[in-house]
Amino acid sequence: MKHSAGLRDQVLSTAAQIVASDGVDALSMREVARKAGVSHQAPYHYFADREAILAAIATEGFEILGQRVVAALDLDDPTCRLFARAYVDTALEFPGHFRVMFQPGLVDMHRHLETTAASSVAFTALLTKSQMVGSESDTEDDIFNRAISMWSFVHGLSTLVIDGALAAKLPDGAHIATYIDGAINAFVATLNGANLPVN
Amino acid sequence: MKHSAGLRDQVLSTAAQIVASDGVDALSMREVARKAGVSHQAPYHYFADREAILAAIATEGFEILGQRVVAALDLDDPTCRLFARAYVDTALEFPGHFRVMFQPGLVDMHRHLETTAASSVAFTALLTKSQMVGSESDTEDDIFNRAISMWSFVHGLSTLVIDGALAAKLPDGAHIATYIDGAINAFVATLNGANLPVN
DNA sequence: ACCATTTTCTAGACATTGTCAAGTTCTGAG
DNA sequence: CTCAGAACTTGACAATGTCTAGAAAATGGT
Repeated sequence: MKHSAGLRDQVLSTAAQIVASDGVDALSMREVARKAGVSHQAPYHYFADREAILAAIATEGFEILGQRVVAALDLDDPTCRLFARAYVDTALEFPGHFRVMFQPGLVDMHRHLETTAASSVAFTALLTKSQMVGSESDTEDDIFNRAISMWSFVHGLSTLVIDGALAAKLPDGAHIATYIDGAINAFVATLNGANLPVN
Repeated sequence: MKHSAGLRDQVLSTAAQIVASDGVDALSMREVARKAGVSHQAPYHYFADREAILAAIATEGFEILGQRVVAALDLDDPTCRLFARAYVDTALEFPGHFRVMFQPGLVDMHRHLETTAASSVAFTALLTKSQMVGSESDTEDDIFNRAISMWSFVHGLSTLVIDGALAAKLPDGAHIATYIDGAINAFVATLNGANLPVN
């Protein structure tokens, strides 16, 4: 409709909306063009192909995630609970973006370096947090392993919630938010407790 | 080629192979029919639609995962390390199945109850393990929350490895298996340590 | 003001896909 | 042998990604 105000942004936002509401498979070039009121080829002027749109959405998502977790670094958060929440909450707030960011085969990171770059901000913050939560005697590997552990946890939880796999296993009528909190508490409590007496 | 030996199995195994090697998007009815040497409509005699094939793959995957984690319950595994490995190893061994099992929008669980049923075996084993690793004073919620925490971790780690997101963050030339072990150790060590002094 | 160039978008075409509808061949029970 | 159902083929249709050609609109130098 509003060609004037940048068709690129039009396309991008309607694409993100489609992905969020109807899933990534529902995103078609022609549909987004239709919703934007332009010809089916107009988006191609800004995006080389379907993957380029997805890459742009992923980049946007990584930028948002990066901001959130970096902001969480400044909080008084010795247990990592707020850090974990920042990750999970972002995923829940932008499920469409999140899926595009991490669903395999959608975006070839080798061909979309700007997406990779955007993702590294969040990962660096993760490493920083892992260091903050550890002890001074931690080796690089300790820090790295704990970072991966943390990442696996928050990422897995986000995934399970977004995909509905967790909700499917919950008692009837249960608040899912309660269980998210519970799982995060169960996880972060351990991070503080025993510090990696490996094996 | 071998119509004789059950086209249904033919279709299913070639479909699983396509998903494993080229991703779920590469799976098309016509391609699998072509690879099986039959007409493009032949698979429809055994599978109502594309989703039905995916549901069958997911069911198969959940059955395998269920077997593995149930078997892991019998091991001497106080730290949960072997249990976690059973989950992650299965995911790495059957990445195609795993993706189909958990990628949203592929299989509508409400319409494929046999898939849901197959998935519940693994989940029950998870709850059992969560109980085994805890203390006697644990409430149901404690057990449930820890189960979700464990699930989130192994699921997230599996996802990150399968999708290549973890490998992308690793130092050059690093063994990814080492880091998988490290992350699992980092996680399970904590499960044994502090037992949920929540916040 | 004019015209050329670049940007922005449209139109048409093609191969590929999922799936419906209708046919064909095979197979085994009576 | 017959013939009903299973197992499969053939043909068609709409939708999609993307290629190629173009049209129209903005832009800018003279």
